Amino acid sequence: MKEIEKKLNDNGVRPTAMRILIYKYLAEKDVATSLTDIEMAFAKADRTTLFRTLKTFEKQGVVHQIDDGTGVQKYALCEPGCNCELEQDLHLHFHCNNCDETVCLTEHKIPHINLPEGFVAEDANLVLKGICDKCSGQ
Amino acid sequence: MKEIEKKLNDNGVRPTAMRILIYKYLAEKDVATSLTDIEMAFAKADRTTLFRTLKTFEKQGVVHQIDDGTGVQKYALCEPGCNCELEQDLHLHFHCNNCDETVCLTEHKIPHINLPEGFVAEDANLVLKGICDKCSGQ
DNA sequence: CTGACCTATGCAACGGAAGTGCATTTATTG
DNA sequence: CAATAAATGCACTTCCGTTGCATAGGTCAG
Ligand SMILES: [Mn+2]
Ligand SMILES: [Mn+2]
Ligand SMILES: [Zn+2]
Ligand SMILES: [Zn+2]
Repeated sequence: MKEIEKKLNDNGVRPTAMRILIYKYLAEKDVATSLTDIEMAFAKADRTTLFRTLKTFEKQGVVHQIDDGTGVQKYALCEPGCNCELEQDLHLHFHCNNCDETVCLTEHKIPHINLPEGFVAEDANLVLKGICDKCSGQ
Repeated sequence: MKEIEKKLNDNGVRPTAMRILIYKYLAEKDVATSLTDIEMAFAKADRTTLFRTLKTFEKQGVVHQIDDGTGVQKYALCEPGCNCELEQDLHLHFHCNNCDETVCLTEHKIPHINLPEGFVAEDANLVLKGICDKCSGQ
């Protein structure tokens, strides 16, 4: 518990009760999480607070946002080494068409792409879709 | 004009007046187009008709949908050789942070990625973001 | 301790975009 | 021409992200 408080403090986020709970919730999940997911897990908390908590976490580099193509924004905790605030940690994401979950594949970086003359890339998003390990296993 | 009618017919889309206009509009643009874009270009047409036209085009392989991370669905005509209906034509897309336009880089295919054991990829989406050729040119 | 102050939270409402149900018009075909 | 099918138009809904403003709660100077 104290580690979470420290982690948040280190990232310039005041460790309120709610924020610690949300952090804990995200830490226990191994899949990307939407605002609605959190809303259902903390039914008595206000949606706006949860929304703003995620935005604060994002700005302070506690979580990174994931666009998996479902049209719903998702979030996941940043890895210890990751420095999203400065430059994107360009790992890829996998969305399962079966269980509908999205996971970070933090070990798999997005390969460098040679662009035509005049194009300058600053950021990249790569999402693979298919069947995840849990769903293909059985 | 007759070519458009033929093209639509070949793809199993009845060439109504509206559909031909929309096709022409898409053909004249070299950037991905949203429903709202089309709505503004054809102010007197109903949004639902435009929406369903795009969906019909998509299903019949006339256009492909593009998710560029802006949260707005975009569409672009498929290349002559492309066969989106069967399998995705996995070219990448570039979104300009300056002019806010998204373009198809049809020559640039998404590289193959080695996934961890158990993951089976069926589809992929790669979007690069930065400054496009038109915006970096000056 | 106390008041001033800043931040976090809660409540309400807004806006954009995707999508659906149903009535009506337009095209097709026997 | 009549019967049928397809396309269009209108109204309405839902979902999600977002903002404005009022209140509660924690922090700190005096
Ligand atoms: Mn991730
Ligand atoms: Mn494209
Ligand atoms: Zn799965
Ligand atoms: Zn540009």
